[in-house]
Amino acid sequence: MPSDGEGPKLSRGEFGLLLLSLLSKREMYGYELIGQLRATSEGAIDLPEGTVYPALRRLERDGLIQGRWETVESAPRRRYYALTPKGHTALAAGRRDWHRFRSGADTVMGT
Amino acid sequence: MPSDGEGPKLSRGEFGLLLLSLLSKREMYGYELIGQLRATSEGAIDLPEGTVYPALRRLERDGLIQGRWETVESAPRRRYYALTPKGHTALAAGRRDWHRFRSGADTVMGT
DNA sequence: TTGGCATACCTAGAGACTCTAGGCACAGGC
DNA sequence: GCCTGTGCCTAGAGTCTCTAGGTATGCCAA
Repeated sequence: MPSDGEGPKLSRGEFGLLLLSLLSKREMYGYELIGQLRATSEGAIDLPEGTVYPALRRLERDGLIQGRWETVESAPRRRYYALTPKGHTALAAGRRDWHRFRSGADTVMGT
Repeated sequence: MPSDGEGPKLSRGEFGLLLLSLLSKREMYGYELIGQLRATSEGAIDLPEGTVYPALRRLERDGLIQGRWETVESAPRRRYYALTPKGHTALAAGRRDWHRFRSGADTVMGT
């Protein structure tokens, strides 16, 4: 690997907020979220399953999302997630935090 | 604590890049970096000593910065850090990564 | 029919990072 | 004499990411 992902990054953190954002638009299941994340961000955010599935379980454990199983013909069953009221609140707060952090980081980095 | 820092954030990650950015402007010491970070970001980024000092040691261990002790009159000794060539390279790469991640995250979050 | 690929979920464990909560030492002001 | 500010440090807990597996189904091509 050339200069792949070496060195310090700002992007290792808490990706739950991104999942919350996508789920606020519509119900989705884990595998779908991974693809949406990659597509929407044009490849900039490409999370492996081992990151996303545990993250979803944490969000559900914390009451921010609610999951339900759905059996589909000609495909393995899916677990669809939707935001809870608590999830909407957390999303709003997280968005504020993100904008604040982003501005601060940009200023520090010199645009 | 009311709604302090609860819920998912995007800001928990790798703060070394911010330190690298500040140090690319001029030599600074740990305690000074903490204040600069807070001041420059207008309080948005306020790292405790327990985060910054280990981070500086990691950056030095990885050869991205080089430290030197300086004794000052009427103050405890300070350890000033400067970027190495490797550090400059890492900073450039990190900056690119950050912009890419930021754009992707913004798109996912819906601006 | 048999092999491979895409879909879709899951976990254990290693490694990395943040932060709390301390500690040490010196200078200056009240 | 004591407290605050400066300036460095560490141990340990907790959390998160990611690698590297595993399971199961359906479809298509050889």
